[in-house]
Amino acid sequence: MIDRPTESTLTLTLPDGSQRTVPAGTLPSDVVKSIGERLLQAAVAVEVNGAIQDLVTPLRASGTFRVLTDRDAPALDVLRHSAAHILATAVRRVRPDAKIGFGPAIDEGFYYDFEVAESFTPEDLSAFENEMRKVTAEKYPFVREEVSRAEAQQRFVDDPLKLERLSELGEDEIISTYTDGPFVDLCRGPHVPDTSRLKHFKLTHTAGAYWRGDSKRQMLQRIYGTAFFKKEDLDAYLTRIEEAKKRDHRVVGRQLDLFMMHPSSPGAVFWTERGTAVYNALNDFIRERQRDDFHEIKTPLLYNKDLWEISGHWGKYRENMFLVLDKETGEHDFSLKPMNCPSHYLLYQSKKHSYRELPLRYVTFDVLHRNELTGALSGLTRVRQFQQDDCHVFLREDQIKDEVHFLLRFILSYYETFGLTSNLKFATRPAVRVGTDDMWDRAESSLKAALEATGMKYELKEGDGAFYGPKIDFDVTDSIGRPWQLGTIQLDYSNPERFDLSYVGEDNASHRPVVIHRAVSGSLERFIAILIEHFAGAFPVWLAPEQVRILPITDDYRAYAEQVTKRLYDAGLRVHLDARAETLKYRVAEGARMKVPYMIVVGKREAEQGTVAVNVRGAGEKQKPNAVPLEEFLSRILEEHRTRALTLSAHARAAEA
RNA sequence: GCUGACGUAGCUCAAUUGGCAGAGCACCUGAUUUGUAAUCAGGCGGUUGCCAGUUCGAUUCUGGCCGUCAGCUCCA
Repeated sequence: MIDRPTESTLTLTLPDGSQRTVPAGTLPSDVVKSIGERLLQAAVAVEVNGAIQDLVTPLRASGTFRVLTDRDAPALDVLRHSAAHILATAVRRVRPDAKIGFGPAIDEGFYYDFEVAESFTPEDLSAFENEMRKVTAEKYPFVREEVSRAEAQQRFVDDPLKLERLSELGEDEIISTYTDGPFVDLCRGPHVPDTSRLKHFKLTHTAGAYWRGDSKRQMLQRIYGTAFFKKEDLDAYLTRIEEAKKRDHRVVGRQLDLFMMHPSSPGAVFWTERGTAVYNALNDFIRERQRDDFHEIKTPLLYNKDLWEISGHWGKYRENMFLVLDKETGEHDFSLKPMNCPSHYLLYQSKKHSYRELPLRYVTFDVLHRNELTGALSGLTRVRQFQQDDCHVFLREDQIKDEVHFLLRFILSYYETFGLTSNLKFATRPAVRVGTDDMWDRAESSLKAALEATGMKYELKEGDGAFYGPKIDFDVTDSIGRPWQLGTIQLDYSNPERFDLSYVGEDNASHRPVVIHRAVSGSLERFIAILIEHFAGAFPVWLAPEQVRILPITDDYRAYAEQVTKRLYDAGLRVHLDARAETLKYRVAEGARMKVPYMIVVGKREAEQGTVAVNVRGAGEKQKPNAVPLEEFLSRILEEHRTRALTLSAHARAAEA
C-alpha cells in the first residue's frame, strides 16, 4: 500500500548525498530528468526509501532516492512484470475472449493467468510470442492512472477475476491501473517506461493453475515466460536449462543403470545392482556418522489406527496413508507408517528415563510410505516409498540451545562431505499454533541463539513454523545453483503432551521433555537424485557404483588383469573386469560413458613390471595414463575411499604426490 | 486429485492423410586380439501402454483406464 501524501514539499536524498526539494506529487521521471537526460533514457525504475516504484508514480514522501537501470538487480523484476502485461496485451489481441487473472514476476521470469474456454496450445504460444514482438515494436508507454473504485469497476466490467480482486482492496488503498496501448490492467506497478524496453524474452510453457491457488476454485491457463535485459543473459539462462536437462537424475539414472520405475508400483523405486551400491554407500556413511552420539533403533512398519488417533494423523492425513485391511474387524484399521515419530515416542515411554540420559537421540532408517497424489509423483524427488534418516531427540528445555547447536553443526558438516552448501531458514510461530506465548518465546530465542552462534547468515520466515514449534530448514544449493529443501530441525512441544512423555528430574519429580525432529537428507531417494544431478553422475570414488574397471589389452594379459581385479576386489573395492573381445577403444569409451572414476589398462609392460596404467575420469580423450605400481594405486584409492575425497587423485605418480 | 501434453523394439527416435511398422545403439552369433573415447558382418527383437467403440480394415479416429512429464494443489 502506498502512503497518502502527508507533506507538501519533499526532500530527496540522492546516493551522492546531495538533496533535491520537490513538491509532493512530482513524478520521479521529472526528478531523473533534472539529474540528466541520458539517465532518464537508461532509467528503468527508482528506489524511494528502499521501495521500488516506477517513473510515473507520484512521489509522496521524503527520503532516499536512487535511480535503477538495467544494471540493478531489482530492475529485472520490473521488466518481467511489464513482460507479463505485454503477454496479456498480446493474448487479448489474439484471443479476445480471454479473461485476465494475475501476472507477476517470479524468480526465473514471469507468468500470466487467463481464463479461457479452450486451453492454449503450443501453436498459440508461438503466436502470442510473435504478437508480443509487435507490441514491443509499437513502443506503448505504460500509463499509470489512479482511479476511483467506481471507475475501476467500470473498466473491468468484463473481467470478473479483476472485479473480485478489486473488491478486496481496502477503502483507503490507492487503486491504480496501467495501460499499454490497447490493454489496461488493475495493477499497483511498478512498470518500465514503455513496451520497447522488453527486448529479450521467451515464452516457455503453459500449465493449469487454480484461481487464487485454491484447488476448490476454477482452473486457469497459466503461461510462463522469462525475460532479461541482455541477450547474453537470456541465452545463458536457456543454456542452463538445457544443461540441467542433461543432468536430470532420471536421464542420468538410466544412462548409468542406477534405477528404474515401473507402472506396477508407481512412486516406488527399483534400484539396480549399481544403484544399490550407491544407496548402500550412502547408508553406510549416514550410519557411521551417527554411531557415536545417536541410538539407532528399528520400529514396526505397520500400526493400528489407535496410534494415529493419538498422533492426530488419522484425522488429518488418513487420505495420504496406505491403509491395510484388518481381517478381524473387516475395516482398514491398519496403516503403513508415513513417519517414525510416534513409534519413537512409544519406545521412549516404554521405560522410565533419567534426566541424566538426556539428550537422548533415536535414529531410524526404516522405509516409509505416503500415498502421494498421482500428479505429485516425480522421479526420485517425490515418491511414495522412501527411507528417511529420521531422528528424534528427547531433551530438557534448558538443553535446547546446545542441542540445536550440535545438530546444526552435524547437518552442515554432513553436506560439506558432498560439496553442498546450504542456506538456513528460521521459521517462527504461525498464526494457528499450540502452546503458550511464553513457551514460544523461549523456543524461538533458544533456536535463534543457536543459529547465531554458528555465525552463518539465515533467512527469517516469520509465521512459517510448524504448529507445534519453530524450526530451522536447510536449503541446499546444488552445483548449478538450484535450491533444494533437505534438512530440518523442528522444536516440538505438542507431541510430548499427546504421548505423555516424561523423564525423572534431579528433584525426583516427573518432567515433560521437549522433542526435536531432525532430518538431514530428507528422503534418501531424493537425496540421491540431488547427488546425481549435483555430480552429473560423476560420483566421487566412495559413492561410485563401480570404482575401478580393468581392461586387459588382449587375452594374453587376461591372467594379469584377473590378478589385479582380485587384489582390488579383496581389498573391498567395487571393481569390474572387462575382458570382452571388443577393441580397447570401444571398452574405454564405454567405461568413460559409465563415468567410472578409474580405468586400468594392462598389457605387456604392466604385466612385466607389476604396474597398472590408470586412466582418470574427466582427464579427457587424449590423456596419457600414468603407470603406477599396483600396490601404490591400491593404497591411494583406499585412502581416497576412506576419506570420502571429492576429487580423484589415486592415479598420480608417487613423484607428483 | 486438477489442467495440458505425451506413451511405437531394452534405450533414443522415425513412419502411418485408416491398408505388410523402420533406423541407430544395446543384445545374440561369427570374424577380428586390438596400447586408450563406438572394428566388421549376420541375426534376434513389436498384439504400436491397456480395454472398449466406429470401420471391410485401427498403431492412426472416438471414449474409458493405467503410466510418464510440465505446472497447480499437497508434502505430517
